[in-house]
Amino acid sequence: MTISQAVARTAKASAAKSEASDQNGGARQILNATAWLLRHRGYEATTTRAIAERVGIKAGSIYHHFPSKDTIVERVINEGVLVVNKAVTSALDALPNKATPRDRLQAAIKAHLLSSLEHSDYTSASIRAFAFLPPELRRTCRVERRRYEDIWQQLMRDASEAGYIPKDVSLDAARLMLLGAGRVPIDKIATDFAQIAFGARRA
Amino acid sequence: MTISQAVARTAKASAAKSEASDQNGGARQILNATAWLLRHRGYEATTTRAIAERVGIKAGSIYHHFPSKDTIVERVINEGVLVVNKAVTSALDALPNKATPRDRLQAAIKAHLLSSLEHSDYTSASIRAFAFLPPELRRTCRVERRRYEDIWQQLMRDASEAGYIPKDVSLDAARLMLLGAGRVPIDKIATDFAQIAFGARRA
DNA sequence: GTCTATATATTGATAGAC
DNA sequence: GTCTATCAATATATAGAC
Repeated sequence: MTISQAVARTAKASAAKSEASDQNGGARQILNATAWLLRHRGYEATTTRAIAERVGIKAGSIYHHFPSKDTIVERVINEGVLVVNKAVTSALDALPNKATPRDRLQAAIKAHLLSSLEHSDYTSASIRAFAFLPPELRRTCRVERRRYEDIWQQLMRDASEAGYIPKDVSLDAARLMLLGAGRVPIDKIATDFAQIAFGARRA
Repeated sequence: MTISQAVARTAKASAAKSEASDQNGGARQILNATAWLLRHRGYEATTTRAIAERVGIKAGSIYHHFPSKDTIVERVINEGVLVVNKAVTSALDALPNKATPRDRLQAAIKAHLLSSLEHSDYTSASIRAFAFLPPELRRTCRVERRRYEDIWQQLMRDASEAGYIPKDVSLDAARLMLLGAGRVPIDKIATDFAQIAFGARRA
């Protein structure tokens, strides 16, 4: 089974499952609504009133569950990377000792993709809204994010040393392609992408 | 000269040039300030007061030059893709008739990268802030954006038919990697990237 | 062309009734 | 646990002096 097929196959299952997590308590409903808004509308458009409307309550009622808007946002962003982190770590641990760097990289990619789809609002929120968070909140969320990025940095380094990645391609480019563009210059990614995909070395 | 070297070489030149465009009239200063803010802080954080502060005037004075905030934002976003559009189109037109699809793709990539660096605040604003614009404004800006995307769609299709891109890789992925992740599922990009770079077909 | 002052709307958050 | 009502801060935008 190719990665594409695995991803497509799981897409339907995750769509059905996303409703199940709505059955949880009021706090979870608020988190779900916030994740959706962060993903599709961004941080500033994720107002307390917008969150409340999606849940079906009034804005003031939110503060019975959470002390502030940023507390909610922080939990959503962190859950987004935490859940993917666990999935990738588990997948790597389950690999036999004789797995090659390439095996490990592919297992990590697969685990990342499947897990991202299962929790897609949270993960997408982590990726897409992160760059425009207020500076203080961004600093807080960077801790958990960095923890996950380190896993990939190591995977990429191993793959690079094993010769799977052209030497003049930044390891950051590939890693960040999985974790979202974030604050990365898109041009740097494009350059490396061109080199990887088309061997564009004589421009 | 590789693309990387061309990009690096032009980076300094563009840094020096960016000040030159500040010498223009008051309207241009406002556009420059807005472009910087959209790129680095996002749409909602780009307030009229923040724009005014960067220009060195008061918020109310902006409305002598523009009728509304969204008018300014729309011009910045559209200029960002328009200027790159022109650069790429010119580069393609300058190519000899016997240029292969690969030649054309590489010329387009180079023109895109160099032009992006020259106008990096405007281009970055177009890429990074677009996804979170208010729905109505996003609809307006999509027109100019689509015009540019169509160029790449054609380039990619030609390159694909000539055999430069694996057949099961979405043409969208490569195109959008140049124009920014936008509303594209990052997972789709990651999948295709994995297939291109690592041949990850047995996951 | 910029300023001050202000109108109006919306934000995050709080207080107290139920 | 949710509501209504409200506060203080900040947003876009306007009006008129200079």
